[in-house]
Amino acid sequence: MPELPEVETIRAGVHRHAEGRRITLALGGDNRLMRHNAAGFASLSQFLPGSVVAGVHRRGKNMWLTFEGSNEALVIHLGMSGQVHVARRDSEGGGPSPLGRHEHMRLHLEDGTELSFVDARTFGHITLSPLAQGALGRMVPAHILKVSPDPLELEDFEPTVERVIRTSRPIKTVLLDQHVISGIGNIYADEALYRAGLYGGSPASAGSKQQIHDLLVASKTVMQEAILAGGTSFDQFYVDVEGDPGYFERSLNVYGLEGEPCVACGRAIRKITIQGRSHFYCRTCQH
DNA sequence: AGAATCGACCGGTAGC
DNA sequence: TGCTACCGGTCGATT
Repeated sequence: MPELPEVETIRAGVHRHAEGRRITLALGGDNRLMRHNAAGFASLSQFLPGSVVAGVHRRGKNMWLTFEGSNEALVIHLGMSGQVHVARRDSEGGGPSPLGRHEHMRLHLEDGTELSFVDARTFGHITLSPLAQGALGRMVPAHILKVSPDPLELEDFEPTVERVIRTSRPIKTVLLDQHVISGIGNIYADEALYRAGLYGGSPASAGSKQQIHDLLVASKTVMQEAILAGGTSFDQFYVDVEGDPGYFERSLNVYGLEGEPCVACGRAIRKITIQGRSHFYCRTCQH
């Protein structure tokens, strides 16, 4: 399940392979993946060939490619099973090989690199969107203007603390609301709550400013550590652009660990449902 | 108007 | 072997 650390790992990989390279061919498949553009993949085959990738950027769980001399951005959201694979074009002659079973888009770069977007569950999406001025003064695709800054972007957490504390929704639900703070998914929400000693079912309004501030800082810290480990891989659904898994799973304290002993107090980790999402926590250490 | 809640989307996999 | 329930990120509809 790609959250900020996994998306960042993939963004860096795509940037490394694509920056400054010219796209020679764009293949698109199932238009459900481009459901936010009326023309579907047809809009890409017109625009992308000949374009040079200027950079690959990210806010929260969204990543996007920018192009030299263009105001259009290609937004990629990985949903819960999306992947980007990098390969070298191997065959001489003949046309491009057909798209694979779950391969929804492939970009050929002039140096022989191929970038593929693969998504088994089609929760992800690919969107062509013009750049516009967003939060913190950053230029972001208009498609994600409502997505709030993520913990890695935020230097001053106070405005977010104010926003969080004025709702009575469960604190975990607020952490997952991309319009309040972006990039946090189920795994890192539970890990941040554990580190901050907060139970996810508590109303956000019940926390002190200091507690909420510490929680947001904890979300930043845990995700920074996860990036250093290459992200969290629970199954084959998360791998980086070279196909390698991340190694942060071994550092998790609560997520997916129902019944296991809490590393701090030894009591069994519990699992409940909050707003339709699983929540793993320690009954003794979190309140 | 805005906030909160809930169902739909999808398919691999766990569990029966 | 085959079937069903489940999970999760996000959006849109409903309350």
